[in-house]
Amino acid sequence: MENIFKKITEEYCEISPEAIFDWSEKINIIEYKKKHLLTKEGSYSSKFYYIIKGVARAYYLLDDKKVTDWFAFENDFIPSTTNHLIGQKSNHYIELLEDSILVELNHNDLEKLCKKHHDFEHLYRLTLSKAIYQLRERVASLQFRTVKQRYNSLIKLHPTIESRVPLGDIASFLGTTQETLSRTRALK
Amino acid sequence: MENIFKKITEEYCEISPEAIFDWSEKINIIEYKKKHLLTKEGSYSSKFYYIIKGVARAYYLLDDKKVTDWFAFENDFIPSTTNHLIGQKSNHYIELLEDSILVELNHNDLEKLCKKHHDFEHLYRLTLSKAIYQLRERVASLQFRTVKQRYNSLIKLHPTIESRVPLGDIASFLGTTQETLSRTRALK
DNA sequence: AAGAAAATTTGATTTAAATCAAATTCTTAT
DNA sequence: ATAAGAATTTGATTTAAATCAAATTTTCTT
Repeated sequence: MENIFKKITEEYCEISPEAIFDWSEKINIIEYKKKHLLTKEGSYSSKFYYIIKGVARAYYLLDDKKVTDWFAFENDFIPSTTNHLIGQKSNHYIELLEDSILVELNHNDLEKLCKKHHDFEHLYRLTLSKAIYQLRERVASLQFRTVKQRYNSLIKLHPTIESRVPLGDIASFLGTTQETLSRTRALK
Repeated sequence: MENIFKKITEEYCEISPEAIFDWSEKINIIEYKKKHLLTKEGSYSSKFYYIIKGVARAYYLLDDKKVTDWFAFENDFIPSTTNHLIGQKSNHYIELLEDSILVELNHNDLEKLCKKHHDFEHLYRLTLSKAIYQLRERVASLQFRTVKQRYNSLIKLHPTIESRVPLGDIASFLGTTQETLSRTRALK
């Protein structure tokens, strides 16, 4: 339990014991089975998750296909999919691909913690910077890389993904089809 | 001059007069001519810009091609391209596509302002949230939209882009070639 | 205003990936 | 262990977009 905070503050920045205390009051540690859906489309009250154990994928529906948007593994955040700046409804689902243990935090509580503790807001800001960096990499990959190149970088970044995530979901994440990905990765 | 802060705080959130005062001490308002390069590849000391007037594009080199990464118009930020979390060198150039007026802020000063003023860090955090939202939209567009669809959304978002940005740069931003974009947009 | 340079369009062809379909392999539950 | 279902691969074909090349239009410069 304490080492959740340790993990996070080691990766981003240290914060005060008071902030950690208030934070610990607000989180829930929950376990869900494989295939559990964390968010339902059309919901406002999106929560913020951190994965202790397991894998999650975020997806949305486009022309009756599920488009995979994001993967999160151990020690990753699942960013809130709702745009709170606009107050827009979420059109995302978050599905667990394994039995998982998660840290759950309400968006409201997150905002309160940010308001009360400057250092907490700082920490949160750093996680957003990291997300921006990752998203920029992702854009670069989709913009001018071949399917093969995109797949190779993904494997490099998440070596376990091959065995933990269905190929169709990986294909979708990479902006291609399962058939194409199956063929491309067969070529060495 | 005051209305720069007004513009920004109206869009994101109000901040204290003290924060605004310190902020105003640190910024420079500068004018550059069209074609001016704001960042040179390999530089660490990336700055943070806000556009009062003009257009900028960020690009990087990939196999001797310039890949356009980001556009910024009036009242937009140009996010720092350096990943300060990693301390990585920037491999980005930022080029002005028109004679422009910009607000310039050092990355160091930005960090100091964040540290000194909680409300400033909050404001900054909100700008990052917005950037994440935009990047997610951009990923979605590259992932499963046709060139035509991507072009149409871009025009909708930035109606003036057609006349202010060369077609080749728009094509690159959309992850396609100039020839393809020229053809696709000709079809109504 | 004329010429040069840059940007855009058009043409012909090739290529990477999508689509539709079916077969095979791998998992899971009984 | 076996059947049922899910996931993955393989096959044939089509399609969107890339590439290479040249022509045309627009924009700058003197």
